[in-house]
Amino acid sequence: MPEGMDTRAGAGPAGAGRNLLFLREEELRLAQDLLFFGYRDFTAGPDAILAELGMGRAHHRVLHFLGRRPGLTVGELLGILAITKQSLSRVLTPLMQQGYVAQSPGRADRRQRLLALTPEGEALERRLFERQRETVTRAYREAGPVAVEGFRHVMRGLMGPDARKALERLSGTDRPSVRATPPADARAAARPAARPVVPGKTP
Amino acid sequence: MPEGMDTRAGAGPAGAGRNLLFLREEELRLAQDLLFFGYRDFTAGPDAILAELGMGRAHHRVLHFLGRRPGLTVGELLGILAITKQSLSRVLTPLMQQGYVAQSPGRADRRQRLLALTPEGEALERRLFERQRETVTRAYREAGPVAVEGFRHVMRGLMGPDARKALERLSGTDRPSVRATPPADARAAARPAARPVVPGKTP
DNA sequence: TCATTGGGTCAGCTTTGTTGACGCAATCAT
DNA sequence: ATGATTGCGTCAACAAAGCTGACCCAATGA
Repeated sequence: MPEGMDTRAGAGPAGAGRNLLFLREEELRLAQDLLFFGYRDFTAGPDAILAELGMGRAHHRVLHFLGRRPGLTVGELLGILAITKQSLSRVLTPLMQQGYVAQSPGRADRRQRLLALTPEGEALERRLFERQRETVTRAYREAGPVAVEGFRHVMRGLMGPDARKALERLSGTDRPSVRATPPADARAAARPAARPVVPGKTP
Repeated sequence: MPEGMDTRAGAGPAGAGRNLLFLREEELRLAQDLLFFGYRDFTAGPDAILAELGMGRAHHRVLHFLGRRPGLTVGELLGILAITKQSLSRVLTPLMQQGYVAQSPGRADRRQRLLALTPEGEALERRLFERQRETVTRAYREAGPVAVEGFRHVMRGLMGPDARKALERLSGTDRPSVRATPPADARAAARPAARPVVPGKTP
């Protein structure tokens, strides 16, 4: 992995070992930069739209995940976002009051609330998505399919076990809103995450 | 690969072209997920350390960029972070008071403040870096050199022109803390960015 | 029947961003 | 040399989105 990839920074004075060490470190610092700038600009588009509507990034996340998985319960959503009930509430309640998100009682367990986008919610989510799509599509096209594959691989690698599981459930093949195998282990897996495992602050 | 995955909310019926379209969309939505989870876990490590010290992510960013480019002026730093003077101030002032960052008057222009890490600042930045290094190194190793190259390419592609320029200046070949070609065009380029071009909120 | 679970809510605190308005010193242009 | 501009600092007030702790209700399930 070391040799070819680099070319980076001139490194200046150096013995061989020093150089290797330096290159690796520079590589990692570059990764930090890339994630900072990249993520920032990735979110900039939707942020602008949201601001006009008096919403923020947190609203977008809810819309996004409900768009991906209509029928998520409140608890599952909490597990995905890894925030507290109260934090979610402050964003979810307005979204429901303004008619972007609708609730329905769970069929298996009537304590649960199944969340889904209303047509207005879908429209807004769509709009935010399209804006972000421009950014990502451009990046993907500039980079090419092989790079995209690599990008995915690395991003997945940055994630901890919980996030990987959450991602699996989100992008898994079993598309149905309320999956065929709904509670069995899915609930068991989601439950511990309800009180976020990683206390994480997430810009 | 097409048929199983659909079921999407409104999607409903589908012809061939529709399906292609869907695949692209699923790819992009996956990218959104990856960036959300990936970035979150990427920052989780340092966040934990910082919390113990009563600091936040904003402090880390300052330490990081000063670590990369000792001798940055306040204005340049503002341009990189794309936040307001006041926001930076609230984080920079404590960092100086607690002895992590030192100022020195600019030599060419004595109005400027050249910022640099003190030894304590370097130590802290190092600690944060090492923590993050674990995360990134693991991801890089799991993914392999080709993927890393792709990752970089895509991340760069997500960035707007301003961020690309900032990144160039940061990772550029001219390593010296206070570069040999300091003011000439560097200042000219940095200046317009001083009042952030993108109003951006940046988690 | 009664403890547990899923969900909601009140109240208060923190971090990190934002505006707007000034003040001071150094630089630059007329 | 004077006056405008620029680089930096600071006061004040506000907003978004996290957090904790304390309670409450209704549905489940042992």
